[in-house]
Amino acid sequence: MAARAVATERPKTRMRILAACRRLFNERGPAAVTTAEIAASVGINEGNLYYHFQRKEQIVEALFAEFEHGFRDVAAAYSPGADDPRHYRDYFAGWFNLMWEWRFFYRDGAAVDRMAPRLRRHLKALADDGQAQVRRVLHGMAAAALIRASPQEIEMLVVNGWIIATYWIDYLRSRHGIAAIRREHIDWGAAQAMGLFLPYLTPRGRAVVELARSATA
Amino acid sequence: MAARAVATERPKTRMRILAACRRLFNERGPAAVTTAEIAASVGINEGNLYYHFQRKEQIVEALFAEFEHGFRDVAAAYSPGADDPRHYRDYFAGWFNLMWEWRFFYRDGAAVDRMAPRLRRHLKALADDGQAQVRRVLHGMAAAALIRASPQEIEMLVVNGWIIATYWIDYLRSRHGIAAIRREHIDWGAAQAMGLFLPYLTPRGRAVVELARSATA
DNA sequence: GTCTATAATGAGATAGAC
DNA sequence: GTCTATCTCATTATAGAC
Repeated sequence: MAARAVATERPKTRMRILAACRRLFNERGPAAVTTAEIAASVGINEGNLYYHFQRKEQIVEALFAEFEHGFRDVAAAYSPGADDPRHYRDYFAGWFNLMWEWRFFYRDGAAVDRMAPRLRRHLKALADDGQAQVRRVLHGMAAAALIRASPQEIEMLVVNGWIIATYWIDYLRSRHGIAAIRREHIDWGAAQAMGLFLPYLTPRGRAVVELARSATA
Repeated sequence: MAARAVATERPKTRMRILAACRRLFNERGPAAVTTAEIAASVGINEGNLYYHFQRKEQIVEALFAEFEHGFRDVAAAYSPGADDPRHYRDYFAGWFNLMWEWRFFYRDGAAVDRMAPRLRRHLKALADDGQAQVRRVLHGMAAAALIRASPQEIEMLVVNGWIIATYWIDYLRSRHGIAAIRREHIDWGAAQAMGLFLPYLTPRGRAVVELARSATA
């Protein structure tokens, strides 16, 4: 959300290009959007586009840098030791919001990988951090008596929860033919992921689910 | 597995093309494999390739037809009313085998969709049938006292299990950087999906998990 | 059925004027 | 920074000889 102007940088067109690409990529995936289309969408000439980004790959990399910032912000939103169910609800909602804002990275992972192979190690590092963070949060929920689960069970929940959240958007496309993702579809995914935790919730923990269900975000 | 020669059909080259494409697509995705590469891989000329398939899209469609047969075979392997844990183990292993043999359809869903849009409704119909079948199987397991779960809980398990199974391969790529999928990775996925059921298993049901773990397939 | 051309396309990318 | 014009190139696809 913040402007995030990097030092000497000030060009407005560059930002408009990135904003347009994020929108277009989220709609149809980076592989299906041509540079001509991007330029037209921004209202500039294709040559001008190549002044700002010499390779299409660089656009993807620049967008990834933004995504990375958002990712780390979401991960950092957890307060260790928290025992208010609302805190956990907000934390998980943060992940689904991020997923919504950068859904092409989730839905078109294979295409992104082919297009910008240098991102692979960054993506992996990001997933490492994010998953470690979710693991800490689940242990925190166990400590706060919101869930009752062994370390092995928590490990299973981390991985399965990660997969459900990550691929929910593509699941909607392939299973329900939903191409235009709306906010309600993301909320639906959050509820589906919650299902994983149901058998492990303590009475206090059920409050997290109830709060999430009644949230209007 | 069966020859599946369709009536008047007998050309060997066509089959070699399809076999090569299945291998290449599984390795790197249909979008990243060119017709020149396919022809070279088969050991024929590119013009000859276009004699057999006028459009690349038709190759994908022909492969999908094979996949569809395999899919329905797997779905049909369930014996209603079975209460032998081994039957359920074999049934679920069948799904993961199919996933292994046709992994590009799972991993590159978006690319397949762009390349052969006519497949969309077929894919959806297939997923409808498959999921309905898995639902029946879970109800069967409940009836056989292998799991104890309400209809709502079964519904959650069907969807979450479907997602874990479907996207396991891409998860390995994005999370662990595994590009070359091997059989052991598929077994790992099956074990991960099993984690979903753990809280719902009856003592008898645990035998399914134990059997799956000790299976060498 | 298979080959040797070669056409047709369309995408990414560059040069240089303004 | 932005534009016009052009290039390169990979890829799909076709025509026609053998």
